[in-house]
Amino acid sequence: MRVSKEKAAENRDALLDAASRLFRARGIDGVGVAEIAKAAGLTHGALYAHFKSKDELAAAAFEHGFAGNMVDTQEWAEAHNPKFEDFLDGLLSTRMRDSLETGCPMAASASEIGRQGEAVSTSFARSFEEQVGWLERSLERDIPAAERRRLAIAAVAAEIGAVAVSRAILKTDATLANDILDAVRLALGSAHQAAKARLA
Amino acid sequence: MRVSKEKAAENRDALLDAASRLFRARGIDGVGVAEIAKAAGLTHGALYAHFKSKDELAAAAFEHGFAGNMVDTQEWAEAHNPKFEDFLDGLLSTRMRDSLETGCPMAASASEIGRQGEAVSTSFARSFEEQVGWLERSLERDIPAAERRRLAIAAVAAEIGAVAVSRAILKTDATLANDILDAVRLALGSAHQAAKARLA
DNA sequence: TGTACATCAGTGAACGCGCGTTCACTGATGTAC
DNA sequence: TGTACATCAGTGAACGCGCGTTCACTGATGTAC
Repeated sequence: MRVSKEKAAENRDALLDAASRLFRARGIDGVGVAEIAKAAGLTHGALYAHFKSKDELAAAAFEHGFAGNMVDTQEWAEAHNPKFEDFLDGLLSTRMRDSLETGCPMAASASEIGRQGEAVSTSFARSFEEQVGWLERSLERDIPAAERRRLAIAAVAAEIGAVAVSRAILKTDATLANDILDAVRLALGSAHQAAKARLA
Repeated sequence: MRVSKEKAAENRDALLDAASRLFRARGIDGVGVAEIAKAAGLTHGALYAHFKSKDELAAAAFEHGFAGNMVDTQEWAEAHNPKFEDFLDGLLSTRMRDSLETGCPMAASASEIGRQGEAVSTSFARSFEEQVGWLERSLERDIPAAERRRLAIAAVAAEIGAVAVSRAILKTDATLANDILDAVRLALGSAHQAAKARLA
């Protein structure tokens, strides 16, 4: 039966939310449309009133996940006014690693994005750039801009790798999994300190 | 028809090779058993004479890919006697990023491993440790062992992230994709220099 | 060394299952008068 | 404001397709005598 425009928009959002979470945790091919619709409180047929295909849903869900994550980052950043090292602590934490459905969506999908369509790649790139922007702005202004940007890019890329690898290894060697997060945090911190030291 | 033991072993190897390459490039769920068997010059039925299931093949293929990559690394390392920075140059190159089927298998699958069985995770962990070992041994002996290990762990994790992200973004922004490789290389080099400087 | 037979890697048709997608239908919503 | 009707989000049965897997069969290989 027909539902109000507001309810329809809510349902669309619920679909995107469910898809974003489930895709992050189990991969696009690992979840069926029926399960996504059910998680959103709908039947699978309803999904096709909002998206032309599973592929289109996937692209929209990634976009949604990236955007949601950026909103979270913004809220957190505005509340805590974080420095570079605070960002690293937050991103390279066991908490971030262990929240599969709500954690960093880039770390959850990095090695799959290249296989998806261009829409997904573009949305990933935009999210990456935004995250880089946050880190850039958290660095001391007396470090040259080009160097700030390089550090920020390296930090985001390294964070994504660290979280993905830490997740991959967790089942086998939890100690090493934690060491990875620490090691990357320390290495990036050290590169940051070196950049500051070079000014003096 | 029956084939000789040697031929059967060759066929098994061809299956692992094809599976390893195709899985790297398109993901486990992205390739069917028929295509793998065909790429190995066999029919899909033959696959089940060597592996109980696609899952078992996948685990063996990852193991095979990781092992093959380590052999390559060993050969290259013995021929070039590389320093830490040489490793970084090799791992964080556009060549490595652009060879989807033969490049670093960890970068190709990092974010998918957590969803696979424990056998795959263990095999990933072993490969990671081996790679860390190579980098560790390439570092100056006067840097404390614990610090060498931390640097090596950070380098491998960051490399995996950098390559995966660079691949993800390549379609959208090739310049940024290359900048990522450079930025991570420079940051790790800087952390290395800082560790050396701390000795003086 | 030669022969008879068991073995088993490989073939290709067949199977069932779950998937993404379609579609006739429902009935509350939104709109035109 | 009230009424009649068109709209369309959502339902759930049905569809076809491709997948992983099975299996009866083949015939060269390996082995026992």
